[in-house]
Amino acid sequence: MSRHDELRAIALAEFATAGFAATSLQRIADLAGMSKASVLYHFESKDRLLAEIVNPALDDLDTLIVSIDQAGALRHGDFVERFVDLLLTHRQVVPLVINQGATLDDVPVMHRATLLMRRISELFRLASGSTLEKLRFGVAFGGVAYTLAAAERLGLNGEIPIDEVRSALLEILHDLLVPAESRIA
Amino acid sequence: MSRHDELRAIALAEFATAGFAATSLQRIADLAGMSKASVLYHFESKDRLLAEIVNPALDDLDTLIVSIDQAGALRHGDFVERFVDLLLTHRQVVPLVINQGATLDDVPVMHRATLLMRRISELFRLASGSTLEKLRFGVAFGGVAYTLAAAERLGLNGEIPIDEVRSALLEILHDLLVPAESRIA
DNA sequence: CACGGTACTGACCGATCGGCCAGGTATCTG
DNA sequence: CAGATACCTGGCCGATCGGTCAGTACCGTG
Repeated sequence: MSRHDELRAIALAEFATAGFAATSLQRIADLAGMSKASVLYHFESKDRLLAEIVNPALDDLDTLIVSIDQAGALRHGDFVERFVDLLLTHRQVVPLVINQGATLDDVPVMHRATLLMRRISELFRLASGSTLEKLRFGVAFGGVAYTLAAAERLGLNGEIPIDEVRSALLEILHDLLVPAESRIA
Repeated sequence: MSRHDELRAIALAEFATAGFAATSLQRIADLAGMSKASVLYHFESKDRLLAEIVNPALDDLDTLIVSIDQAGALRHGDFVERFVDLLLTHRQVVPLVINQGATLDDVPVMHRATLLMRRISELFRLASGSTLEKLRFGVAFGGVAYTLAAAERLGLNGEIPIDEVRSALLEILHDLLVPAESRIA
């Protein structure tokens, strides 16, 4: 792993656990065994460092949204599976966006995250009218995302195998969303 | 409303939306139309200000947990209803604890929040063994709490009447938890 | 050997932070 | 009137922050 990628990994771990604002460039430098100035040699600013960490996950999310959009009709089953896989793939980035997105909305990359999440919620709001339906989707996707984000902190996960988590999340989302889907149709 | 309470309300709104770390005492003072030194006259430190804001909600949560504990057996229906009411009562505090709890765990009052949330998760983990059950509870409670926290940011709520939100959340939680309960029994 | 780019560093900068302190003012009480 | 108390203030402090810059060591290439 290049020094550049190593720094990105260190920063991601710190941003996700301690928070972006609470993680100083000095601390990242210490963990990497180099000087703060060296960190700023690899990444021209702290915001750019955050952007390089978060953007790959947002790119995937964007791709997913576009493909759903182009499909014309919403097929919940497909979306759910791809969404869960996306969350699991970018497991470390999820707490960053979920927990600190609101706070860091003035940082461009985090604003992008907010916009993407809003597009998802609007995507489903169009297909579901009642308050119950809206909240059902909110609880479903928010709950899955937040559970992944909070799992470590609250001791929820332990050492559960990922594929077991995956199938469990898929079943839960299916329970929550499929009755809603049938009600629309 | 006393000047003291007014300051607390202003700080709560800022902490919840912009974040604790990102909200300076100077900004709170500006919003209240007084000097930073005056804010520190009313609250001996920034951490104490946060504690005075968060502790009432945590006191209620503590009371709820103790009463569940003493009841011996878990009665999900009762807990769910009281939990939702608690979240709705302390609606503004929820995003603060949910989104910034992990980041601010070195602040005593936030550590208390983490411990209480962990007790809730353990309370239910004892009664439910499989990964699916664990995650079901995680998604349910995390989803409800996070939905309330993120509602404003993602434009999920709009101007939905509170009692409508309440009944919808109760139904969703019932759907998620009651099948689990029957499976245990 | 000389050279140019890459990686890295210490020293420094201005800004902002939470917090402290001496002192001012207004109101109430004896 | 004198004193006590509550409320508020400007000015200051040390610490830390993100970021800049001139300079250094190392490197493969001509």
